[in-house]
Amino acid sequence: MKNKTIFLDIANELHKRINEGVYVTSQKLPSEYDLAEEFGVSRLTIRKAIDSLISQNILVKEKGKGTYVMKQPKIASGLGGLYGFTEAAKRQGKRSKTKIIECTIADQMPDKVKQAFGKYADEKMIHLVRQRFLEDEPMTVEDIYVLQRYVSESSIEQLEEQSLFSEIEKNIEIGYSHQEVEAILVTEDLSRLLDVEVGQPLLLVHSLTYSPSAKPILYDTSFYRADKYTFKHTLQRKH
Amino acid sequence: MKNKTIFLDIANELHKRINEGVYVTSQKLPSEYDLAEEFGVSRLTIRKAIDSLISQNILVKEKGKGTYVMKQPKIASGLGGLYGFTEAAKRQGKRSKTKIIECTIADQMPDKVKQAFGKYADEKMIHLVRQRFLEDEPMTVEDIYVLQRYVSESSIEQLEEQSLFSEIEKNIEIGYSHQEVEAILVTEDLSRLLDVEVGQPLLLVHSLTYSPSAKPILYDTSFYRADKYTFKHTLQRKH
DNA sequence: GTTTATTTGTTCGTATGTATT
DNA sequence: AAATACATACGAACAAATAAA
Repeated sequence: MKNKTIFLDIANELHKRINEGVYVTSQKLPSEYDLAEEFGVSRLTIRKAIDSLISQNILVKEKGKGTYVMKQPKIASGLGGLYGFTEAAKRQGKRSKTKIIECTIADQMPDKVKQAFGKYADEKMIHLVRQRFLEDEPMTVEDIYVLQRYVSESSIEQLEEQSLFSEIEKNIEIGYSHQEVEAILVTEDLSRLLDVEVGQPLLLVHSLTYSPSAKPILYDTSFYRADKYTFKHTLQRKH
Repeated sequence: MKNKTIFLDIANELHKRINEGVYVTSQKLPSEYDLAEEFGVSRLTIRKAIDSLISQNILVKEKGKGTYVMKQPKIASGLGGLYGFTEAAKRQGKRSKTKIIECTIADQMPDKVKQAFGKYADEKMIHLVRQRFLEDEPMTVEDIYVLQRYVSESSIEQLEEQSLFSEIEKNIEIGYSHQEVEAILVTEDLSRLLDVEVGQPLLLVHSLTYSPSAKPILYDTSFYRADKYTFKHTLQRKH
């Protein structure tokens, strides 16, 4: 499974080495010159590979010193990157299950969603409400609006089994996602769907997912059980 | 205020033009070749300038077509990076205030903190509890353990006025921070400090802040009013 | 304390590939 | 089919920060 581009091949190889423990946390990587020689490419190509890993918070560089493996947060729950529920579950070796509560062509949608999609708001969209289970426990309820053009007919039928992200990526590459996390109290409806007592807190996450060229793909409003889920991420200091 | 680097100068100039309306939303910019000629630099330099604006979600590129100005509603608030409370407030043009509740040499600390600092856990640490106000409203309560070596004596006295981050950065550069966000219910103690009724939800954020070379600097457990605060961030899709 | 070697940061020029129009 | 525009890649050089001699 080779990429067309050398620098991505190298980024993958470096990433593999990090996961395999060849390069350990906080360890210095070989210098850019050494890596260039080892892979038989120019230094700029190595730099692009490293840049790609830095943007994924896997490496850190320090001018005059070297490139280091970033200390990774322990993965317990939560998302260590942009993954769908199914993918995140698989990475933790857990069984996930999905129950579709609603799946219709959206004839209208909240203003917040319309605003998010901008000029694409008039296109046909699928409104999807799903209940997600981890090890047979209800974990989250998703309310998703996704542009129909990115989801084929056959995909829709498989949404109880397949990852929505992987279905979408058959049609368009997923680039990034703006997320907003807040804390709310569980409502009556959600109390039933998530098996949580009224009065307990929930994590509410709004997210708008884009292609690499900033085309909006889907708007997701998800409710997570606060007792089972936390969100992990890494912020970079900007200077 | 000139930068040392050409590509940042150019990025700033392009950004200025966008703000001034020279390049309008959704308009195509001159090609990389044309810009290179105009600024009298190589195409690579233009690409670096454009990359920098893309990482700030200001521009978008499409292969074979061109570079476009991204439509920018850009809602206020939220963290576009790793900032302390004081800095984030300043960026929003709001008044912040700080009340120190505790400031001692820590003789013991929670296991979670010890574990986070690893081999540095035996060094002297300062335990700091602060109440933070925005426009005179209590917003968050912080519980911080910071390695004493990174905070000078004089700094400690100024913690009601100065940003902790900027004090620390006189001694060591801040690199990045692993954060974990969860939702909890307000306790009696916090109810008073945050002026929130019992039974309401709070955002609880644990964060461990590192130097660029992955040395742990401080461990922060912060409680945020859910009605006043949300967390915004951007996740990149990994391939 | 100064010099030297190492390592990342920036920039140039050039060439070729790939997607769009 | 041709022109345009971004994507990738190479080689080379010098600057700037760091660490070691």
